[in-house]
Amino acid sequence: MNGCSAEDSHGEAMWLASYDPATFPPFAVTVDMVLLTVRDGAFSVLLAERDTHPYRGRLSLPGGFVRPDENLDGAAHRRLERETGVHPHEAHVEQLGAFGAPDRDPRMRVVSVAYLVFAPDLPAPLPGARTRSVGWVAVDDVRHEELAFDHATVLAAGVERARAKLEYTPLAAAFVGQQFTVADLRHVYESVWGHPLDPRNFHRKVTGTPGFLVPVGRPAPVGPEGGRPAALFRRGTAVALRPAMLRPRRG
Amino acid sequence: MNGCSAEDSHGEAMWLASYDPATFPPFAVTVDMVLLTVRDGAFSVLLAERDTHPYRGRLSLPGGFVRPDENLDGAAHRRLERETGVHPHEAHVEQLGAFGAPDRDPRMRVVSVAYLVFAPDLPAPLPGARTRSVGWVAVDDVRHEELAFDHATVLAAGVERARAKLEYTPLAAAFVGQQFTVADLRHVYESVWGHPLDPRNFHRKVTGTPGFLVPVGRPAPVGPEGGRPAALFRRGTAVALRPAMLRPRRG
DNA sequence: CGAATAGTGTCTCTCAGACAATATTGC
DNA sequence: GCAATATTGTCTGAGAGACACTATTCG
Repeated sequence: MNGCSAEDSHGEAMWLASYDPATFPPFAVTVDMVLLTVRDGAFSVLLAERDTHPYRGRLSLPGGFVRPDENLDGAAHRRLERETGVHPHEAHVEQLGAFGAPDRDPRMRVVSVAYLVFAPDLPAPLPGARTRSVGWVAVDDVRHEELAFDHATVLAAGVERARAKLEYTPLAAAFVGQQFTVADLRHVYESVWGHPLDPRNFHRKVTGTPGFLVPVGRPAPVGPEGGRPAALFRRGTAVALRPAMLRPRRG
Repeated sequence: MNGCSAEDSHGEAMWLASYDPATFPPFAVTVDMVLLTVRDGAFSVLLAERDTHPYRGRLSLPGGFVRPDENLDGAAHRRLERETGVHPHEAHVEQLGAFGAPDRDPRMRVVSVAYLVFAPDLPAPLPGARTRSVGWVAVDDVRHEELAFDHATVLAAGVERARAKLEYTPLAAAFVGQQFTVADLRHVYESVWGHPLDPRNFHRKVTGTPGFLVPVGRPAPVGPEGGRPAALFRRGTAVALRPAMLRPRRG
């Protein structure tokens, strides 16, 4: 808004004038959620099948209208809880950006504020009262041309942001549970980046970064196929990784 | 948007129903510009004085309504050109994020999509037909509590993003002209970060990063207070700095 | 020549990447 | 013991930060 004089000097009469595009054109505002997790070693996104026009039968990111009295983050948190049952403080939620091409929704002018969520592996998506969830789909298996609206663009932005964030933040820990092993964390990196990492160098790096991991006094969990039990950690308080954990170079 | 069935299954009748908040609440959508440059060694932002209610007389980021037929980037580009006369391809323009607290504008429900612009030093802001521009203000001199709306929050986000982007992208070059010296570029980093950098290490770093700088065959420009003339460069094609140019650690 | 700025070389320390070696479990 | 995984240690090369030194201009 704002900073503009000729267009916005109408005061309260504005609501009544809102059908005149010369004064202030009305938009619908929605949130779309790029909900990411690592499931069975696959970096995955939550998609829903649309059961109404437009794009009926196509897959879409879960989303919905922002209510008149809630802020954008609030709408995202409400959606997150409704779609997955995850409380917002159990996951990492951040705004991804706004998408608002004039033709992105054939029915009306919509600006969608996309949110990016990193969640630990979840039992199963809630069959929402209103959305027919198809659940988690591996990011590499998503057929972008089959997504509704501009959700292919939104998803691509979210996936790239997630991959970048693992490099310079400790947010990989948002994909695992409260307590986890170094191997759990490494599997997150490997799944998200699609690259194997050296377990030994990885171990040295993450345990040597102050504030990334906090050892849990508790002894060791069991190994699935044998092997020495691993130590348990929980998330530390660091918000940035200095120096960064760089992705293996392409090629 | 979308992914929502019960709320959005209205089809074309929706426009006519838009006054009923239970179906889809209408929002005003605006763009706000965080226009940054380096002027006389000071990292500066373009601010305008508001001459209408609300926040009359307070400073604000330049901005305005998004038109019904333009996309968000288009609105930002239009604003940029109108406020500064800068053509969008002469500057770096990226979306910063959406801000939409219910009470951010007392007149109506507004979602603002903020844009971040890095521009070379400009002669002077255009005295816009509609905005009373006060022009460039050093970021360190901005009194955040005197900004209109939530623009203190928006500005802080833009400044921090700019500081971070200098680390891992070659975008510092967006703050200088087509041709520039290594010292010009160093002054950008020093002004934005507020830290002196070692000229010798800086030179080695930027000239050694492939794709950052392209030497211009042209000889050397003159020196203002003597000294050996510097070589001229133009921007290269790199989009990321690997490894990053890290900010000096705090402390 | 002296002042000022541009640019190169050198040294040290940190850290990433490769990979050997050791530790601890289940079978 | 053997297989499997966890964890530590060692070596090497890239690169950052500190800073001496050379190069080129103006006055």
